[in-house]
Amino acid sequence: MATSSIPISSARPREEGAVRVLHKGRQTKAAIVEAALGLASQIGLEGLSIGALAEVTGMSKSGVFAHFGSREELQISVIREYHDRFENEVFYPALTLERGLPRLKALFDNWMLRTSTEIDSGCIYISGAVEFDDRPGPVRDALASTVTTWQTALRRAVEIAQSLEQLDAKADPQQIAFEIHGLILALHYEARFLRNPGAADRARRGFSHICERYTPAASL
Amino acid sequence: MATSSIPISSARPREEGAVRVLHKGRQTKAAIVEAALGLASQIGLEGLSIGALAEVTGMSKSGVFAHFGSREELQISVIREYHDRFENEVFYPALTLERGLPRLKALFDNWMLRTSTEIDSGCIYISGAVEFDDRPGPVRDALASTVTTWQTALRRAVEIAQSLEQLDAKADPQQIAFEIHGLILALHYEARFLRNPGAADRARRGFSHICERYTPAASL
DNA sequence: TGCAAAATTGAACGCTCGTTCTTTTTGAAT
DNA sequence: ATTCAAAAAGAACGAGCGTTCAATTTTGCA
Repeated sequence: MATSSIPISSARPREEGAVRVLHKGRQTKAAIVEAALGLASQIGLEGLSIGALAEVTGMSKSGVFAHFGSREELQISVIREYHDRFENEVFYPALTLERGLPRLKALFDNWMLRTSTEIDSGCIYISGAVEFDDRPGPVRDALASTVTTWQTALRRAVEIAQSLEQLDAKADPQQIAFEIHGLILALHYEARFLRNPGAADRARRGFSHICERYTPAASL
Repeated sequence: MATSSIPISSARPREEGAVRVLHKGRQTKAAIVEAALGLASQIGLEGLSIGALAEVTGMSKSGVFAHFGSREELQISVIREYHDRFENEVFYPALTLERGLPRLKALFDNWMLRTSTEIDSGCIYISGAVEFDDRPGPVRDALASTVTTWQTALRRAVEIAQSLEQLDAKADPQQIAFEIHGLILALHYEARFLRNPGAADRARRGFSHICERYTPAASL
């Protein structure tokens, strides 16, 4: 029921000549999206059904439906919600660390933590990629643009570390980001599907290997 | 059309004399499985529907159904078929190369080739892992055991290279296999979902980095 | 308190799903 | 050519799906 993560920015309940607040609708919509995110995390965006969602939230099917107008719009809302949480749990906390390698390491740690935590709840960026890689449309577009945003942020963190001579400036930042991404995907696969308990350690060690490999010669 | 991978062991339709061929059923079953593999590669094992399969093969729904007895059994048949093909395209061809690093490199190349080829057809080991990581049952078990078989084969190739002093014998072979697996997963993600054309090169370069990293000190 | 707008409900729709039956067709051994 | 099991078809089922629409309840401002 928590009202968390609602785009409050332009709510403005009173102020000026009475703008008509009407927040009940947004409240329940947020509650629905939260429940939908939980469901989608377990069974995937494609597995999301309005009937199941209605049962979970204790509403009628049409009541749930009315907030979105289509299943696709519901799926996109879930993606946006996931993106917000991902930013808040992975990206923003890392900004408190100093630029360069410390921040990059924090990004990886937070990312890993999230992937590990999600052993029992699933990552929508990963499951969604599989579900929509052959299914063009607005849902795929929303997912891809969200993922790209995050990948860009990661690559920028790499580039900053390079500009500070903490990583080899001659290396391709996309290559480094690619190898890091692979570690996260392998962690997710091994931990979540194969239930291999050693996966987290291996991902952490893999990250160390990447850092060592790209350490600039000068700093040795 | 290949009749491969059908449990022939206890068939024996007529006891003792006169073996009674009766291959018509198996022929069409193999054709169905082939079509099912194509469908599942595109839309996933969960997306497989008997109705769509009947349409593709030009049969009736019940005609298709009768060969498997349940949707789960159909999915398992598809997994077995995929496993056979994976063995034939990735594993066995690499055995013609000499043991050690050459064979390991061939395994990776074949695996990569398959992942790249599958840009338009999807890897069931990857999509299936996402679909069934939270869904216990015989399908998940079949998929997990198949994947584990392949991972064991890959790890053994690493161990052989270690025993030949071509890779650092002190390293954890599972760690090396983990990092290789990550490269394949990243390749699949970037190439298939994000349609990033540079992914194959990055995967190849990543493999080189791993080989360099684990090169034994003595051979430098 | 009254009233319009917003939120929610409940019933119904056309469709597809996996599965179960019964009936018909097929094909190989006699 | 006859026979008989295997193979395939056809119709029907109950359930769930996303979506629609008219009717009802709730909400927030006057």
